[in-house]
Amino acid sequence: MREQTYTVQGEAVRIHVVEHESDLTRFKDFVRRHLRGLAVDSETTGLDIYAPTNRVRLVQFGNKTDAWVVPVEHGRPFEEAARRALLGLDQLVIQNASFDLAVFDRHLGIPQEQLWDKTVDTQILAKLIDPRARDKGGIGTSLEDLTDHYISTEIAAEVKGLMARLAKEHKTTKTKIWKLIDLAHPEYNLYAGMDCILVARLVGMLLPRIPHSARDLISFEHEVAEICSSMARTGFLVDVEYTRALSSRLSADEQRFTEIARSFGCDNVNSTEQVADVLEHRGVIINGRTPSGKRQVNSTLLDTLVAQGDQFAKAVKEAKRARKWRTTWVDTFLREMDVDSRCHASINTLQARTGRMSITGIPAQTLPAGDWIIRRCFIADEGQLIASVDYKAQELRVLAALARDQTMIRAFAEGADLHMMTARAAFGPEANDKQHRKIAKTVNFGRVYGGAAKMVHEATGISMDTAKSVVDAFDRRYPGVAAYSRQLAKVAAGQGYVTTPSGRRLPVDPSRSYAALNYVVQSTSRDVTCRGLVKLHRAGFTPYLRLPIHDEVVASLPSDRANWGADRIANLMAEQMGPVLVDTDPEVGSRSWGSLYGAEH
DNA sequence: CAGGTTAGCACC
DNA sequence: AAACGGTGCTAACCTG
Repeated sequence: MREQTYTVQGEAVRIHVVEHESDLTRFKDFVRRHLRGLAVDSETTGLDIYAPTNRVRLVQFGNKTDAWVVPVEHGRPFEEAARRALLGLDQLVIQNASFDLAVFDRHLGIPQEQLWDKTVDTQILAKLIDPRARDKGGIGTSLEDLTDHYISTEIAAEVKGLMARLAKEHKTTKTKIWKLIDLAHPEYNLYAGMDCILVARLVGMLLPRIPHSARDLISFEHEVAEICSSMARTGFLVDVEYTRALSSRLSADEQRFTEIARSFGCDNVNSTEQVADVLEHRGVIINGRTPSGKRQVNSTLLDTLVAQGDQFAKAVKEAKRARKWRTTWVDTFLREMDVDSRCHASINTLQARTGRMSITGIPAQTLPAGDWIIRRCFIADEGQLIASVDYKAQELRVLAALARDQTMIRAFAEGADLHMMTARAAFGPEANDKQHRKIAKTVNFGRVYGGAAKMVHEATGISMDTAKSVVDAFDRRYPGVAAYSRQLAKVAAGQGYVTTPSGRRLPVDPSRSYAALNYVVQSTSRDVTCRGLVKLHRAGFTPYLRLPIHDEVVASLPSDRANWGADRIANLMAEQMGPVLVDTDPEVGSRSWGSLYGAEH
């Protein structure tokens, strides 16, 4: 038994480090005296909790003044004491609970479902107060940021620097120190114990600061986090044979095109500088400049050259593409998958300032949509088929409902082609060719993003004058949208934030109040998808869900009931928003995800 | 040389 | 009057 003391907000706090089995008696006494709730944290060998070598090392429990550090790595009795404490407590307060509950599930055998109901996640609370990261002008939502803002700048800096310093002392990196550090190292134990003490202090400060409008979101967001944690735990099955073959094929492609680029005098196709040098040497005039003033060589330029038959530009494009696809996706899947060939995404349910999710591990939100070869890596479970249900034009329907724009509402009710409708408003009743529709589509989405004529001009290549008239036509055709945008911008400029129908408060930079419309539309769309997830969860579909991707849910469904399941999922997800039905579209493929994008199986 | 920044590109 | 919203990942490059 060892006791370390420290001072927080002028108050002495104690870290009790369990050393021997006999120390557990006092630990259990502490837990018994605080059954109503404690802050909890864990330390593992690394963030890759599904890797075969990953282990949990410490589990910590604490209140505002005392933390107990339990060295579960030392074996059974310690592990058992931590397990009993987790199961016995009435409430757990955890910073980023998704991680620790996954650790307890995987390493201590406590199903997440048993703990989520009694968990309060301080990160969720913090995001309902200010969803922005620190570098985006907000308070930030990491424990370090929250400590800095609500408790003490010094302690935040000290705790942050602590593990970095230990890493340096051990001549290793910040990612590797977690498994190398001695379990009883006093500073490591201080770091571990302080987490709980800080979290225990934060929860009481965060709760009263949550806007009244957002109070119902507290339980909602905890449920969304639970559902996504469950999906992450299930993981997505990888077709290993296909994925390995694809990796080799991409390697070969990269090598072939790299050789061609080299024959033109370019050693490194990934160096924009080198590529620019070779292009200029070949007589290409590069007009574009990056924000820092360097010559810009992007896909627009390269595509133009490829269209003119430039073999060097083609080689650069192909070599870069093959490498990116292999390293960003294919090899990541092979590296990240567990012993059962499953990849576990990490889903941050409240990542963006609008509340949008982010998915890492499987970078599901950025997989190529125009080609099936990457998605073909993921397959349904044995005896199952891949299904996908997405919302039809989700953001535009949400916009129509929020802005109460009568033209848009009618268009969706009648099943009209909204892009065509904008095209006719801009180019007259005879507008019907693909080009007009494409321009109209750009304007429809662009206006939601806050873009103006310049954006349309740059994105479509039409003249600035035509772009202006198309944008004007949009604003005249959908007067409700223009009025709603003005109203939101005014509110944002006045109070610095807007509030969504769900009660979420979204800060808006005063110099960019035009962005308020997009924030509300994007955030409300996200809420629609998440309400859909909650309905699916309550109907028992969670074990079949694989990934949520913005306006879409991907599932693996038993073959004999796949069509029934996809229809049921679609019905549950669809939501009536006032006069607008935010409708859904079910799709059932074959075994692989790629089958929904044109792959054969 | 770890860690941060920039540029490019993948998505909704 | 004009204003393109939100992400993640890799490689190259820069810095302390």
